[in-house]
Amino acid sequence: MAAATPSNPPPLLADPPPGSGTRARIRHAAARLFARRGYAGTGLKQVATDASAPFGSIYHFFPGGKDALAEDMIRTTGPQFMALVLGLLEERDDPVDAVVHAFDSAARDLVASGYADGCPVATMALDVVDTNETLRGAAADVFAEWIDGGTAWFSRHVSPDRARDLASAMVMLVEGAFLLGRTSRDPEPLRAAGRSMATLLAAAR
Amino acid sequence: MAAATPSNPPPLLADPPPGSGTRARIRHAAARLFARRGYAGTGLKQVATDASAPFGSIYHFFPGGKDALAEDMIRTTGPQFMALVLGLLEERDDPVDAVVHAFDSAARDLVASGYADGCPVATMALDVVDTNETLRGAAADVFAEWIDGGTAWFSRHVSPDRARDLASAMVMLVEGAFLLGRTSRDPEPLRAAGRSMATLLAAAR
DNA sequence: GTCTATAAGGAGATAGAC
DNA sequence: GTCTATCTCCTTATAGAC
Repeated sequence: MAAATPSNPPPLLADPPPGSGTRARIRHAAARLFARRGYAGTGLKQVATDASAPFGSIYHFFPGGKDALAEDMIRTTGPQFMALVLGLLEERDDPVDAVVHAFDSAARDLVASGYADGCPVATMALDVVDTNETLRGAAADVFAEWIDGGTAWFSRHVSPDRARDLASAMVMLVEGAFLLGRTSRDPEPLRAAGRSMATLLAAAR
Repeated sequence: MAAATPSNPPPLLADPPPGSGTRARIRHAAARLFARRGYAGTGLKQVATDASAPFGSIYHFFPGGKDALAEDMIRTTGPQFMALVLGLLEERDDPVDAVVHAFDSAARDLVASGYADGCPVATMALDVVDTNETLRGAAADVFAEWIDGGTAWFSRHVSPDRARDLASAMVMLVEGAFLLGRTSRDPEPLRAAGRSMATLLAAAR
């Protein structure tokens, strides 16, 4: 069954719907800033400003402060991103077509965001891996779930042990491609990653 | 020709040789902290402390301040890392063996550093890509050189157009594997990346 | 040249008015 | 609950003693 999801899902970090509550606006602004600038590079004052919320409201809704807000963002946007990718994969019947389509779609979204929005957790993960054990663990949980989810998807087309290596490769290629694409302001790495992923999948069948 | 380089090159961010000058110690401490904690997450006070140097010496040797120091680190450690990888690739005659060997060696180094040292520029690149155009450009230059260097190496074994996709895939897999490996404190992503890279190279020959 | 003290500003966090 | 003012600490950067 293909095309189970709409072919133009909203970007993960688009503006929040008008009329959203203060808490929702704070979460949205925080997700965007943390994803783009990392943990240390994001100031709570900026979060409040972007959310059009008073500074104190952050501590009203997130008594744990910056750490609690960041962990919430990692654990929320991580699964959202996986759902988005799995949705894209369902839009094509042939698995090789599906993989290439997902990477091409990611390339378009990256350009559309002005090369700002790639992986919602990678920037924060690298930022905190050496200094914040709680947030490192949260990011590790997210990546593990992605690989499990990817393994399940690839298992529909190849043997389980091969499926796991394919899922790992897919996550790594996505992350590497977002890093190169954002840094070079070029969508080509994502398309190249899609071609490589298609080759790997074809070789495993 | 194989084994052109020693089989145990010193880690990129090992301690500086005793008797190093103040400038060298500052550059070394900065390279390590920027690589591990990113740009915003690294304080110049910490750099001075780690370098056993007075705070003011940073501005004596780097009048441009934090930005100048960070750009120097990106442009210095980037080529060093490529040289290290190319050296590892020369230690095996068969190209598929060489690729697997390089990833296995990277996996060992990652574990040996306590999962602290992966790519010397990726953390900073993601940290600054949205906020500092100069440093973003420096990181983009480094990645472009890596892909050019990798394309030249793969061109010894496959056609030029295929060599470029292989080089891109290698950089992306390395970066993704370092991200997953550091975050999960697990060397397995680097080994999985090596297996995928071997598959891609074999498929391209 | 090496090093210290301080300036000026921004950070996270809190207290309390409304 | 919403919002403001402030507290304390830490940052980059500089001035100037030695």
